Amino acid sequence: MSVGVSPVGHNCRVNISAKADYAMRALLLLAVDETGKPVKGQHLATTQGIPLKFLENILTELRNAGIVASQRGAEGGYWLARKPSEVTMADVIRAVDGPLAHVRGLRPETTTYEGAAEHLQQVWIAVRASLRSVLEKVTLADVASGKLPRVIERLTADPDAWVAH
Amino acid sequence: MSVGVSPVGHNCRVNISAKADYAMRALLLLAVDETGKPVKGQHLATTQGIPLKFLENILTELRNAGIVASQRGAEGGYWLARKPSEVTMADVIRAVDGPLAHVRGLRPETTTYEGAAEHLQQVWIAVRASLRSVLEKVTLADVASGKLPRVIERLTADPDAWVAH
DNA sequence: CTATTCTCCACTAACTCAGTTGAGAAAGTG
DNA sequence: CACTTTCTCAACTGAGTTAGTGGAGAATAG
Repeated sequence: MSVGVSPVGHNCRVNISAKADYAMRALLLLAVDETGKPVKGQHLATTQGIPLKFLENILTELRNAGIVASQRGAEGGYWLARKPSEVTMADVIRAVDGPLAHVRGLRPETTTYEGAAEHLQQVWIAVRASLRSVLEKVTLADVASGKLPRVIERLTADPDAWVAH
Repeated sequence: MSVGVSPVGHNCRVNISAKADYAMRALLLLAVDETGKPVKGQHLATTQGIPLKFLENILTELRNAGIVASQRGAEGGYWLARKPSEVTMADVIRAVDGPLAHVRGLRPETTTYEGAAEHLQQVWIAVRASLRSVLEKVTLADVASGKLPRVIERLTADPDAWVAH
């Protein structure tokens, strides 16, 4: 039985989905694991408060993307298929949610605008680029250790970044 | 009758909604208008290929946000309530779609993480900050004139920004 | 008074999100 | 071998959102 935390009152433009959030949390557990043995789905689910079956769906997608590996059976479980320093957050989000950016269901580079709106596309491209400049730079190892890249430190240094506008 | 352009096949993380896209296009028309008279909804809709009634809904939200003003009647229409240089794209998106960033339905600053995931919040804050660094800097005047701020020029200078990953 | 144009409210079809259910296959244990 | 554990795969569901549509009504100009 799930707790149902999300009121989800409002729509918004960047939405980190439950899938992406859960995926990151599970992967971070795998990243810090030192047993050298596969970690069970059940353990990942309970220590991070994620519904087990939903997490299993997510882990399957991460396996298809080559981010985790798994084995069935009594000694089975999941582990990272690559080094934590070689998995970026962009990799994870793309694996579970698809492309980082869409404009009305289209990739930013395929949009076209007429007249006064002509330069809109360039802004959407910039939006995607700025997102990439964060998510493609930070790896599981970074987040697990708390030693985040310069870009992140700089963006979060301003107290304004921490308040709603 | 609407054309129904969007296949909407995939989900994604930044999704610029039809509403936000249409809002920007309509506002850009208002920004370049030089007649000094109100512009009719019908004209905005047909020159940008937007369903009229849907656009009217959007314009009402933009009016409630103080971005456009309007008048009914034969000489009625819409116009910008502020100077084009004083309306940012973040203003527009917030007016029609709500907050720029959510994590599982929560504002980034209200999320909390345990254990290995402890530093995830800081990354989400950085994601929002990087988005703001684009959308709060570019105004209707910038897009209408094609003279985009440095941030945008820099982000879109790299040819890599223009291709899907 | 009449035509025009915005305003407000209700409605809907299609889709997505966040899960749940359940049967099955692989791996190890006794 | 049987048996248990654990992952795998496909289908299904309910709530909510997105992208609209439709129509009555109110303001404005001529």
